[in-house]
Amino acid sequence: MKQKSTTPTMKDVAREAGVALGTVSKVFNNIPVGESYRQRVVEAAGKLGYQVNQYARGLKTNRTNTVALILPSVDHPFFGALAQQLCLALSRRSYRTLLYVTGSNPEVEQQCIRMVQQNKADGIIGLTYNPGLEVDEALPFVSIDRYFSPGVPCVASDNLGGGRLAAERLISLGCRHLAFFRNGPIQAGEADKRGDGFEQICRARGVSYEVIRINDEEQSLEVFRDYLIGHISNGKLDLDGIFCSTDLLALTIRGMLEELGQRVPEDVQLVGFDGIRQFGSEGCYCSTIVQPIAQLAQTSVDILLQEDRSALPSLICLPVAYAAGGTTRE
Amino acid sequence: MKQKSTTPTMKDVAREAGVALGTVSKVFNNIPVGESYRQRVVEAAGKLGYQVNQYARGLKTNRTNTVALILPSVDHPFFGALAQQLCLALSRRSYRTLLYVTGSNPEVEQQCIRMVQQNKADGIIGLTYNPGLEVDEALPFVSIDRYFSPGVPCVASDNLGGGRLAAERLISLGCRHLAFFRNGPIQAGEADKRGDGFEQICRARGVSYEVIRINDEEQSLEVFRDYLIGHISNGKLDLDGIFCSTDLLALTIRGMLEELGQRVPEDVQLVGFDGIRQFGSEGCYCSTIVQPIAQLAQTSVDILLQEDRSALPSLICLPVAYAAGGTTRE
DNA sequence: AGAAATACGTGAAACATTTCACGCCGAAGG
DNA sequence: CCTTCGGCGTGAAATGTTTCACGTATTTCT
Repeated sequence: MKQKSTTPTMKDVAREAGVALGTVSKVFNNIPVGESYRQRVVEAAGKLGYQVNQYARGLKTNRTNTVALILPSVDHPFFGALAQQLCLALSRRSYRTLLYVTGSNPEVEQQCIRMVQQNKADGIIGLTYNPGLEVDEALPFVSIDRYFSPGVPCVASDNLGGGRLAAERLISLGCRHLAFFRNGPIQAGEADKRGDGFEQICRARGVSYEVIRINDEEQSLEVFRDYLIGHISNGKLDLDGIFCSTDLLALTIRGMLEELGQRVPEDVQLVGFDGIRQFGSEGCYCSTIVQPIAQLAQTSVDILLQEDRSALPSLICLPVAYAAGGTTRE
Repeated sequence: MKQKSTTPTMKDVAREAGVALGTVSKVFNNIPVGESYRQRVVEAAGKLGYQVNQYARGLKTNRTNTVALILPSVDHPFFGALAQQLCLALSRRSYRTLLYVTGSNPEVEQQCIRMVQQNKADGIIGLTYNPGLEVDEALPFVSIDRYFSPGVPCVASDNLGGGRLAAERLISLGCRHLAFFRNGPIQAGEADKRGDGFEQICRARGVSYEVIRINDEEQSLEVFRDYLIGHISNGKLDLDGIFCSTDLLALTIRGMLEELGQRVPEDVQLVGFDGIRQFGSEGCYCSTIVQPIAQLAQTSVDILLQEDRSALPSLICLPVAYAAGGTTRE
């Protein structure tokens, strides 16, 4: 007995169903075909356990139903949530997700792009801060939170508006001595605008503020601790509101303040940015500017997979919202 | 002028270099070939910007250098960190990562497996709690934290040992009235053994304990709040140590306790499980049993890609460690 | 009822690679 | 110097699809 050990192919299905090869192909591509034929094919395929070979298909069509995701990390709660929403949005459109984690290393990022070209993904959604990254204009690319050039669509939260919102909120809650704490080095991303928006409002309202940022890798969080200590006299902090560039930073600062004997939000109010809420614990919340993660993902996918590639937007800003979370008085 | 708009193929490289097709193939597969030939091929390929077409290659070889990751989510800090380590471990071995997020939905999980079969990934690393999941014995599969059957290797943390460690620690810190708080419904995973280990030690040491768990979806966290309230009399809690099945749960419980006027760790000590430390804030830490995430990932990858598939281990337990984090008195 | 038009199933060609039997050339042995 | 053997480059076959020109059968119009 001649045992067919190999997985069944279209040819086998065609033989089993007594139809032509092309007919089987049409059935699996949803191309109209006589009902009786369709039925016989479906039946034969089921009987043989036939599965389309995506690699043969990809070879012919040059389309792979795969999108590559290039992210700095997925263990950061914001990136993790974003990756998840992107993956779900893609699967809703029957696309698979190829994941690349770069650690924000420029070489790794560039190599990922090369690998994607080679692997012939249908497109890339990238969150990269590498200023010199070369993207292939032929390969559909959507950048999140980072503007490249008019030819490369960028989807971002309204960081400027978010910064303004934070300042407005703190001021309307009675703060008159503000500070902006900025984590990480200066990057090419849109996220830098958070501080710009914050400063705009402070100036417009005539409220005093200072900007503290970490530039160097070595400085670490001590910069903020030192700053805070320098602003405490007689056990009293001469700041009453701090806007942090990130929720994670806000939580860290909250811990620092409590160590330094300052009460949050009684003595000083804190607003973060991102809207990470899956921590579960009340103690891990902070008042924040919430990024619309699901919308960011959905929009990125929609733009990437848009049929008409002639009229792509170059920048899409999605609205953010303020959410109280225990580090403000309200 | 005849413009070649298509991407270059091996045939083009062969023509450019003046060698045969097979020779070009050998060069790109690291099959020994005369040095002069190799050089001409490399040069021609560089000149034409040739990239191997992975889909044609996959068609011939049935190998794709791709591994599928099936996870409940990546926005959970533990799963996110695991996904990241897996992705990095795979890329170290020149494998790509195909990401599937299931939300622990059994249908989605099963469909992912079907899709993977169709997409001909070289293997699957899965974290699924679906008891009825059918895995294809032909397709290499490694399960994390969930034992299927002797034929399916499972990599897990030493959950039993972790539970024991937690109990020992709490007892040696002076606790005499313990409780185990268990989040989520009963699942097929190895994680259930955390409670078993905890109970073993409590019984062996003759320390009283209770087990509280959420079975129903609807019950939610109120179960724990109600339990705690029921155990407070005259403002004093008659428990002095709680082991939570998860760090996230521990942080939630910590918040609840503080709301209820109990001090952590002065009045009651708390130990979690997982070892999530990237939250940044002190307030978001808890004492915990740390899972070796990077090792879990590396081990899973090593087993999945092991050449000799005849002698696969059926269960590998990796050691956990206790780490203090502010919710215990030490 | 006959001819033209329409609808639709057919199967060969093409996609870019890997593999392998073949044959060429040079080296080694007698 | 002739023969044999081994090493290595060669190119055709094969992989499983999709596509498209083709031909057959059925329908429709007069």
